[in-house]
Amino acid sequence: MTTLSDVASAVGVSVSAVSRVLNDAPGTRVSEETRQRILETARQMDYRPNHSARSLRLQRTAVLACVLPDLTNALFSELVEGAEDAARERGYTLLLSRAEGMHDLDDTLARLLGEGRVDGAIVQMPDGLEPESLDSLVHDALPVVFLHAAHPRRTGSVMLDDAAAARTATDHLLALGHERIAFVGGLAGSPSARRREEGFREAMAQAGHAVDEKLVTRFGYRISDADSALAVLAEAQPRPTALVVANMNAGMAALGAARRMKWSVPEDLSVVAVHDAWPAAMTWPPLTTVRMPLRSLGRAAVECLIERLQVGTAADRLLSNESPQLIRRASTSAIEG
Amino acid sequence: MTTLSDVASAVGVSVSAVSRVLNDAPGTRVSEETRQRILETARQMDYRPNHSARSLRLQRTAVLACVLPDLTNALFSELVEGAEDAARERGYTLLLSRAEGMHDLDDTLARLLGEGRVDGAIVQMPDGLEPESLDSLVHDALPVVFLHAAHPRRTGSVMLDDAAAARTATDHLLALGHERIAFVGGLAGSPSARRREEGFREAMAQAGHAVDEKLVTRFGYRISDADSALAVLAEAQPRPTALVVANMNAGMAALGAARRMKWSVPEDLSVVAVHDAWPAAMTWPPLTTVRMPLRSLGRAAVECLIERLQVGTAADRLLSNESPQLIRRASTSAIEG
DNA sequence: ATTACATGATCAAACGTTTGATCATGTCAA
DNA sequence: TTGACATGATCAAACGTTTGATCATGTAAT
Repeated sequence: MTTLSDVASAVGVSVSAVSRVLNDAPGTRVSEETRQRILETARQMDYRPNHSARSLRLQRTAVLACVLPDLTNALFSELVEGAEDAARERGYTLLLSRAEGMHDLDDTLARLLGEGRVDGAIVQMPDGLEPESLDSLVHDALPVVFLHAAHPRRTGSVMLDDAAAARTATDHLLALGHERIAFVGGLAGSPSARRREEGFREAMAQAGHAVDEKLVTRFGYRISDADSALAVLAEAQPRPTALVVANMNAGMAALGAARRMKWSVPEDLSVVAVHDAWPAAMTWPPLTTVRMPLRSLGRAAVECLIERLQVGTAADRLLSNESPQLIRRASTSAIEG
Repeated sequence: MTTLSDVASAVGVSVSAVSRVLNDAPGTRVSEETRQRILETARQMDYRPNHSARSLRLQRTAVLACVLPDLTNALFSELVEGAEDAARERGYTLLLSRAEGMHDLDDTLARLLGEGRVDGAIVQMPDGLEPESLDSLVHDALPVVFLHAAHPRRTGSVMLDDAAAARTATDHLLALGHERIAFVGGLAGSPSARRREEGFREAMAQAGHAVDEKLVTRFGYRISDADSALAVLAEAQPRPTALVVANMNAGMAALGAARRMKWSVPEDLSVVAVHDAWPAAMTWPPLTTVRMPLRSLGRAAVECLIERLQVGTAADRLLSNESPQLIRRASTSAIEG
């Protein structure tokens, strides 16, 4: 670990001179010759500023945390890439962290923000939990930006146009001639799941079809939840001919559940899910999805957070410029087709 | 941000007293009464030690990095959980990071280790790259433990019994009556892919079957690589009746490629892949796999790294107690069945 | 010849911890 | 009454940076 003073004594100059040159601080007064000597020596000695010392002095770490319920979810890949890009551009480093439950999240935020390891955090609440439930931590306006859900204290948040995505999915099925369409939703508490359900209802209403409440389930996105959902839908008379699933992973799970129930897709049942990532192309049949601008969401989250850090406050943002895009694969087909 | 001196002045006592009590340092001499007052006040004021200050003083961060080529790969989920658990138990925090290529990795390690953000790192090399290629960084014995591959400088590494896994996969196919078995491997440069190929060859030799070299491909694990591999295999005369794929994701991709070539699985072609994670159950047909002890690998990596940090040196470890386990799904069937 | 100012460089404090050294006070033994 | 020692507490330095203040020197203007 070469330090500033190592470089300084190697060059035969003061520590402050070295510091100023390396940061090229505004108003630095140093001769061109020593400047070159300093730069050259620092390079040779492979000097790197110590992060702890610097953040202690500056009272900021230039690190942002991104806390997600499950890092290995393919859906997060794009999101994280967008966030990383934006962070890098603004001179920040992105740190990834996982927090499965409420307790985990409390702990994690306390460690990250409370101990000054990061300047701010982007948080997606674990499924079924709403931002207000960690009010304890946001008590004195911690620099946290929420994904997919707004905190009542308006601490900053970014959201996708979930209603539009669900409408796109539903319209696709309607265009294929389906009328008896089921909605497989997330947990009732989830704001984004709620917005998607609304979008579904809007599309149905606009097409002039009633929504059969027996065809709306809200079990969640886990694999076993798909079994529960399809079991319920199989009871309905008559059975639905198509499904809008509120989430890609849940959509994949629904395909599995349908197969176990000998319900063949897409012949007897069309399935379309919100969100897209590569695993959707690996299922059988490949899953029709609605692609959402996750990369932009990641970028927006970082920008929102940085604004929050600099200005002290940040507006909630709804990303609605890029409209959700249907990715037609083989899990949907025309009715009676 | 409450600091030590905030607490100290609130209690009316020196900073050092507070520090000693809160860390309950060995040989601390403080009256029971003040000890209680300090603890109580610290709790009330929600004091948390500043991470930068502490690591600056202690010259260690108690943070370990885990640098992987792709965080959203489902295979890493288990690995990371094992590593996180082990880290937590030993009083460390695990930081996750992604590095796709060699350049990324260089950069990342420089930032993490060079700037003293972490005490050590667990690294899985990106596909096709071997540890020796970043010799530049391991020049003065940086605290790095490699996953799946040993560094010639013996910097510490942990590996799975890849040969055993490939043998298990191959034996399964042999038991089903297959003889003409192909091996779809990783890139030739990958040590773990090499070990799996050896395991395949051992199993074939033991069963008394010759390996047709035309049935061994080494394109890699990406989706497009599966297309290349299957195109080659389709040319072989006679065609293989079964495939051992060296990696689960590649196995899923192989299913897709086979379908595109109208090669039906498992009727005309059985497929088994090394490694298991939930997406394998979502494909059609569900993919038969060989499960490997990834959680233990994560634990072992952390333990190896900590040993390295404390003792200064660490042995390479091969995890062979838990033998690879066949997960029979629907992508393999008996020949002529 | 004095003042004024620009230039090139250093000093020193501060960020929040930890920890060896030191101090003040009281108790006990000689 | 002095010395030895235990107890409860504080002092001060250090970790590696950054940065406002200061210093020394030379040059130009009065």
